[in-house]
Amino acid sequence: MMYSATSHTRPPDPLINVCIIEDDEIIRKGYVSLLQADPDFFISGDYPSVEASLKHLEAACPDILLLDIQLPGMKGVDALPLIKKTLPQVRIIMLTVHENPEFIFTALKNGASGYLTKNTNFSKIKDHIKEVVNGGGAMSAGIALQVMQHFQKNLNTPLTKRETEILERVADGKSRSKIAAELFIDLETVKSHIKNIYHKLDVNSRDEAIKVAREGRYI
Amino acid sequence: MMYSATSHTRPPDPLINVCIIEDDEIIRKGYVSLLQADPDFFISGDYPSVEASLKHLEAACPDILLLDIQLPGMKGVDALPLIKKTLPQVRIIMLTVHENPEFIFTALKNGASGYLTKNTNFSKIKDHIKEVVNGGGAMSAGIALQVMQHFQKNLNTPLTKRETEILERVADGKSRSKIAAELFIDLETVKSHIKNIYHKLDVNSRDEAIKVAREGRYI
DNA sequence: AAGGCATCCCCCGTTTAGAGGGATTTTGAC
DNA sequence: GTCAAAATCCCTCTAAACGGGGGATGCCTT
Repeated sequence: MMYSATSHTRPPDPLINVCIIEDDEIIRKGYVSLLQADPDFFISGDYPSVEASLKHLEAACPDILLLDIQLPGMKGVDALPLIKKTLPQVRIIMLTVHENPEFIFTALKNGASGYLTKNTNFSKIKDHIKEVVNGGGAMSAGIALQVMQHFQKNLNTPLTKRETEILERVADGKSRSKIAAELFIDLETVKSHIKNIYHKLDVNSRDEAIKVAREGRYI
Repeated sequence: MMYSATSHTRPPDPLINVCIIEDDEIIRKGYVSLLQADPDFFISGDYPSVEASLKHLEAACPDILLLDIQLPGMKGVDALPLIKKTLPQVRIIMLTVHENPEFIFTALKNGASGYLTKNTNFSKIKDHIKEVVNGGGAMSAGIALQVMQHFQKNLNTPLTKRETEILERVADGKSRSKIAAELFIDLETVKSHIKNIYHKLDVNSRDEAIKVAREGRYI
């Protein structure tokens, strides 16, 4: 009723079927009652652990699963592929207190549709859920920042444009002769560039160069 | 000259200094008047092109720059590194009508702090700007989805767990002997695995395997 | 019992990698 | 216009890595 822009592609059944897996009962029941207070949502189940949910999830068949990262027993990130296998249509939104980059990227790799910090205010959580139902993705600002920084290149690279170009190809597993062919330059030129790259990065092998360059975001 | 107080310390002055580069005058003036109507924002400049903005941007010294992707003359994505060089503290939010993946990732690489589609409703744009000012990132749901899909692995990989593990290391430029050492297995075992990987992916070199595996999101 | 998986063992010839020493020509900034 | 940096190319050398071929062995799961 507030934002018509977020609700165009879901005419038949307005109810959004949500399940929640969260070990802290206070928080879990908080989500349940707050979502139940909204006529757009229907809570088909809430569980304190992945193990406890498995038997019931298939019957509940939720559109959205709110999944805590930090769980006793099976962790939320590990549960992701498992749940997606039995319920391929379910869209999973991870909930977390931490913004641990490792968890974030593991969750994204395993097919999470959203990643929200628990301090996100509640009306925004509802907005995010609706966006995910409509085929979008959901990310808290802090998560979005980390994801963006993951892409961000270092503009103060010690490498020249050409060197960067070559190292990127080295990092794609390409041989020196293949790189030479791609860039229309001589094999010897590629060798020279790689030599200079190694000196600048103070390494003496491909994988070390890749590692250093990735850590410094030169590539 | 008058609002130079906004340049360094954020807390004392609650005003968020915003500049806008957008060629469509209707849209641009729309943003200006809507943001000016909010006491949290101060518009220090609005320009129809990057070229037109360059002389004034340094004096305006905005906290936030709203930057259109599709511009006459220099494109928004190409302007990013240029602007960040002269104004390193400015946080740039890209505005776009399209959700072209190429633009998205180029913008992120070049250091955008946000990426919003123009159909984002206006109160949300303001929220997003505030989140960016507070050190977060901003992404529309459609953009977030694409970013997430970029990470997503294919769960139907033809490769076994071990093969995937090995190919990931191959894709990091590591030699067979290094991989063997890392996984505490024999060099011959690694060779066998790589042979099997090549057969499964129907390739016969490292870089082809990496390419095919990346395209299929097996790694 | 069968099949996939992971592990290990040889053979072979070819290519590449890395390190050392150079030279030349564009290019860009001042 | 000058000067340095960047990009291009050249040569030799050894050791290592690569790709392809043929196998074998246990270990699970079905």
